[in-house]
Amino acid sequence: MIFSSKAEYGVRLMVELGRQPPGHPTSLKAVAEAEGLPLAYLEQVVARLRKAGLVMSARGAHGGYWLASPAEEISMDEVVQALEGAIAPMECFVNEHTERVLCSHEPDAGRGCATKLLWTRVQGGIIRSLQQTTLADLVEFSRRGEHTGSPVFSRRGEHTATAA
Amino acid sequence: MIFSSKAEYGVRLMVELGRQPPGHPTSLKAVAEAEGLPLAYLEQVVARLRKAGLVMSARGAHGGYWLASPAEEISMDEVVQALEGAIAPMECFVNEHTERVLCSHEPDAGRGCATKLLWTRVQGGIIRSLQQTTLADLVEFSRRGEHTGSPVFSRRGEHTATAA
DNA sequence: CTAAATCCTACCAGCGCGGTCGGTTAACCG
DNA sequence: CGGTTAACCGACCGCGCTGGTAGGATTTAG
Repeated sequence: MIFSSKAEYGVRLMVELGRQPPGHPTSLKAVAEAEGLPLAYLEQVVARLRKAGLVMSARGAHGGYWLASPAEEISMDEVVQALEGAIAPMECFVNEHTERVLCSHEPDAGRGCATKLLWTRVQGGIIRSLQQTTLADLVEFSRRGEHTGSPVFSRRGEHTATAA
Repeated sequence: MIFSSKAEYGVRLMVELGRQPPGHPTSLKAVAEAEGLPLAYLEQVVARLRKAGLVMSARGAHGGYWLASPAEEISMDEVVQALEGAIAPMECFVNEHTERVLCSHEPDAGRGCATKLLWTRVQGGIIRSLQQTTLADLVEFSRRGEHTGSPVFSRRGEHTATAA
């Protein structure tokens, strides 16, 4: 699996918050029951979203969480990044290396990793997909859930410039 | 990390085979030494590639492995698939579901997983990236690196330009 | 004050990953 | 033939991460 359940739960949480009318907070308990997820674990998940500034919170009775921005302005790139950490296809990619990565197995002979070319393309593909989807897309999708599976796929023109 | 080191090692192995002149097999030992990888582990990795029909083998003295097809005809999609199994962003995606996935946490209320829309897009992004890259691309990339005699990443990670 | 909620830290079982080991079979070479 | 090389196979194993729990401390509405 590419993404862990942190991402799954976190995205669901965000969608759930996006479905709520603005103005009052939603408690984690309500979300946990609606989605059938363990409350205690959700706490850890939402903490990441909060630290990333994607949701805001109020403590105490009648407290809860709400989106820090309108769903239209939240790219799923930010959400997944907050939940999973940096999108890195491979070890070499973890930190924003300035230059000269040397991914441990790299031979000190002339050439560098040829694989890096591949992982770079894949990383680009993933990030583009995430950036092109907003939370509002998912909220809308969840609203007309019981309809026939309409072709919701690439709503932004076409396959973009993914280098054919 | 999105891909395990199986993918890393396997892709390197394929590149190494692609660099060899055709006609005679290359032993795993040679590959292991060239790339600095554990031989015993490489055996497991190459077994997957063989079972997928991407490489062929000859046993006995002077045996070894070679590409089953010309590098130009091998899409990295096939390679990664053979090494990592199906490209599935999430549990729900593991098997070729006809319809109605019901990913365990899916609420039996009206709507289906909104997250599925997201994971589908991501999966598409990954697979497209992989399909658009052939083994020959990587082989050529690795050759460019050694001809100049200088590191491949000479221009501040600008190699993404070659990716497009 | 009390209940409801966020917040925080520590802890734990299971499992997949990366890797090793020992052995068997097959082919070439002298 | 007999030795050597190298593919093939399956069992095993430590470690770290994932998914999840436990228990408490803090904040706030009523």
